[in-house]
Order: sequence, then C-alpha cells, then structure tokens
Amino acid sequence: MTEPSVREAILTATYDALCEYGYTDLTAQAIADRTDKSKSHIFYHYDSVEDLVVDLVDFLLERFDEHAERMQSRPPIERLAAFVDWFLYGPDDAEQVAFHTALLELRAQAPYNDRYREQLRKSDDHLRDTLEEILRAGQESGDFREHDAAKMATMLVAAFDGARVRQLTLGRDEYLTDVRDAIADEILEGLLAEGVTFPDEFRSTDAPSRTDAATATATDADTATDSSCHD
Amino acid sequence: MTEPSVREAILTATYDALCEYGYTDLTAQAIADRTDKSKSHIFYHYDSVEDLVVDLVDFLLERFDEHAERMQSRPPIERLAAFVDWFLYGPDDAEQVAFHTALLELRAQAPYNDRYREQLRKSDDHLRDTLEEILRAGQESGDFREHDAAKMATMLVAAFDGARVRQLTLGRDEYLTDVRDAIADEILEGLLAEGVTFPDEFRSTDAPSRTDAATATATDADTATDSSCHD
DNA sequence: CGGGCCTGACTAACTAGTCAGACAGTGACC
DNA sequence: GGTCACTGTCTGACTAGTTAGTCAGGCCCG
Repeated sequence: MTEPSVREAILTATYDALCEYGYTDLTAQAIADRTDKSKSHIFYHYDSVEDLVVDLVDFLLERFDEHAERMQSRPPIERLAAFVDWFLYGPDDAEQVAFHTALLELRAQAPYNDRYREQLRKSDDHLRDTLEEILRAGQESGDFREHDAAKMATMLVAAFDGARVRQLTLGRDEYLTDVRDAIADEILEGLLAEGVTFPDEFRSTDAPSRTDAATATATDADTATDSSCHD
Repeated sequence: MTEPSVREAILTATYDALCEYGYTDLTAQAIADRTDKSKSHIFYHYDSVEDLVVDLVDFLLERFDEHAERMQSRPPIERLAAFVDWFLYGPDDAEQVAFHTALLELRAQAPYNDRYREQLRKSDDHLRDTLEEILRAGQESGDFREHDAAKMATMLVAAFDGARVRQLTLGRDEYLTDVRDAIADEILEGLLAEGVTFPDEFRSTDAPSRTDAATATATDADTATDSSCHD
C-alpha cells in the first residue's frame, strides 16, 4: 500500500458498495466494479476482504477525528445539540441510512470477529468519550447542573444507539423523533441549569420536518462524520 | 405441516443451530443435524430457510405471550423490576447471549427483508406495549408519579436495547450494569412516587454478582421469554 | 395399491482467493 | 541513444469450497 490514493480509491469504492449492497452482500467484485481496476487488484493490495473492511473503519475514524476537533471550541449546549443531531440524523439522509444499515450488519458480526470488535470499540469509545467531555464542559461552564457525566454519557449513547438501531431494523422513522423528544423532556430538560435553554430548533416537534432543522444545525456536523466518504 | 410436533422439532433445532452458529452461518444442514431427520425433510415442510426463520419468530412470540400474561397480576414495581431484569439479563446466561447475538444478525437483515421486518415489528410492539402498560398501571396504583407513559416506554426500550446491542457487539459486559445503574439513578428514581422504593436487589451495585439477584428476581421471568426454547 | 412422508444424490449458482503472465517504468550498461 | 534486465503493478482465467433447493424414488400405513 505505497500510494495513499490507491488506498483511498479502494476504500471509497468499498464504502459505496457497502451502502449499495450492504455488508452481507458485499463482494470483492462489487468493490472492484466501483473502481477502474480489476478484482485481482484488490487482492494485490489487501490479503482479504476482511482486511479491507478493517482498514475502512480506520479510514472513516480518521475523518471523524478531524471533525470532532473542529467542534471543540463551540459552547457546550451547542455541541450537545449538534451531537444529538448528528447521532439521530433524519431518515431523509439516504446515504447515512444506507451506511448505518450496513454498519449494523458489520456490528452484528463483531461478536464472532475479534478484529471487527476491536475496531468498533475504538470508534465507540471515541463517541462516548466525546459526549462525556461535552457534559463535563457543560458542568464547568455552569450550563448543566452537577451530575455523573460518565454514567449519563453511557446511558445517552445507549438510548441514541437503541433509537437508531430500532429505526433501521423496524423501519419506523417515528422512533427517531420519539426518542429524541423523550430524551429532551425526560433527561436533557433536567440536565440544564436554571435559566438555560436549548436552541429553539432542537426539539423535533418544533421543527416538524426534520430536514430544515437538521440541515441548519448539523450541516457541518455531518460532512466530516464517520460516514461521509465524499468531499 | 400437519403434525405440530414436527414443527416444534424443526423449530427447536433451528433455534439451537442459530445459537451455535449464528444467523449468518445458519445452514439447512446444521438444522437437520440437530434433528433425527434429513435436510430434505426440512424442505418438505418449509419452502425455504427464510420461511423457517419467519415461523421461528412466531413460535418464540407465542411463548412470550404466555409468560407476559402470567406476570400481569403482580404489582407494577415488581413487574418493572422483572422487565428490566429480563431485558438486561446478565452475561452469564450463555444461551441468552448466544440467541440474542444471532437475533441481532437477523435484525440487521430486516432492512433488506420485508418479512423479517414485519416479524420483528410484531415482537417489538409487544415488548414496548408491555412496558407502557406497566408504567400506566403504576401511575394508576400511585406507585409512579404522573408522566407520559408512551414516551417513557419508547425511551426506556431504546436505552435497554441500545445497552444490549452494545454489550453484544462490543463485548463489554460493563455496559449492562452501567446502563442499568444510570437508568436507575437518572430516570427510574425520578419516576417513583414519594416514599416508594425499588426492591433492594434491583440495583446491580447492591448485588455485585448479577447471578444471585438475577436468578432470584428473574427466574420465572426468563423461563418463558422469547428466547427459551427448552422446557 | 395409493398417497403422504422422507431420503440420498444431485445440480446450479456463487464467490474468495490464486496464479502465471502481461505491461510499463526505470536504471544501467554498452 | 538503444536495449536489456528488473521490479512493482495489474489482470483474466481459473480453482476450490460452499450451500440452497430439487427430484426421483423408497418405505410404510391404511
């Protein structure tokens, strides 16, 4: 893997094929077809499709890092809102949906595959730590009341993740807004210090068509996420 | 499918094979091997493996129904505790873990498979509705303070589901107890009416080895769940 | 003897990974 | 400048392994 552009070409093709066919139906041929090279070319650079997928996760993680750093200077409330928006992206974002659908298949293989599990842990720790850090920053700035940031982060990530998994597997888009609202009412409301409020556009009921609010709040949040492969 | 015992034999074998190999590596041969009949026998009774899996979900759902009805007479607090225990079963229960690992693979296919999705919706609605009903019962009995039971049920199920998915895919058993505790502290605590408390053994920190508390509280909860196939 | 239940042997499709060799660039030597 | 050898990149054709589903026929029971 001398040329980084070769790696990028293959990984981009892998990402695209993954979005189109899903993980289960991902074939070396399908990846090659989205490249101007042959199937053998892939096996020249990677020993196996598994290797390729493992490297893809790293590749996507690098992008997420870049993004996370860019957000770090914003105020905690805004960061929290952006985090929620990013995590509970709307069902309109077809690419995100397709990618996370495939990602769920990959996650479902993790119990059987040490290397996948390791990669997902890396990516997951990152996410959870980012949220915890936002919560801590909010406590320091006085925007959030005192609470156990570690516990809260764990529970919120679980709830977000659960909502996403349920939306994908059950095909019920309501889950996203329902969970978002329930979390806003039952948890985040109690999290804010006296006199502090979320930006108006946060709650989904205030912005019935998720599209508007999402593009407003999450545009630059989305561009550098773990799932955007195209610049 | 005249004989119900034939159906049961095949479905039990399917369940066992699913636990052992996972959904992805589930083969008609593996199912047949756990039967005293041949592979062809399966295709005599079912048109495809997909049909078989769809029927398995129905089969497991029937069992869950029986169980849910048996619990209905208990007090709401106890039912809620049992529900949480059942949902966040400990990592010691190897069969549960194996089954839910395979189930996750199945869920991951649901976005691509209408029939699986439909089955999972049935099973999921059941679960969410059961929880909502517990919450409503608790409000009526005065054990829980007033709240939006529908929203709360949606969010709790998402959080539970998220915790379970994360435990399975990341192999981090801490997630279960962490989320359980976080939910106990941050949500359920605020849910209880004045002077009402959970049974002592509820919190995982009070019962460090989950096994004891789990077998105590959840024994009969577990026997008839969607995942126990052996009587 | 007829029909439902069941089987072994088979096929058809699919795909990860291999391999022998083509090809292009590069440097070195005449 | 020409040519030869070498090396790294890339390819088409192939293999080997897997498995869902089929089918002709065997067996047993009424």
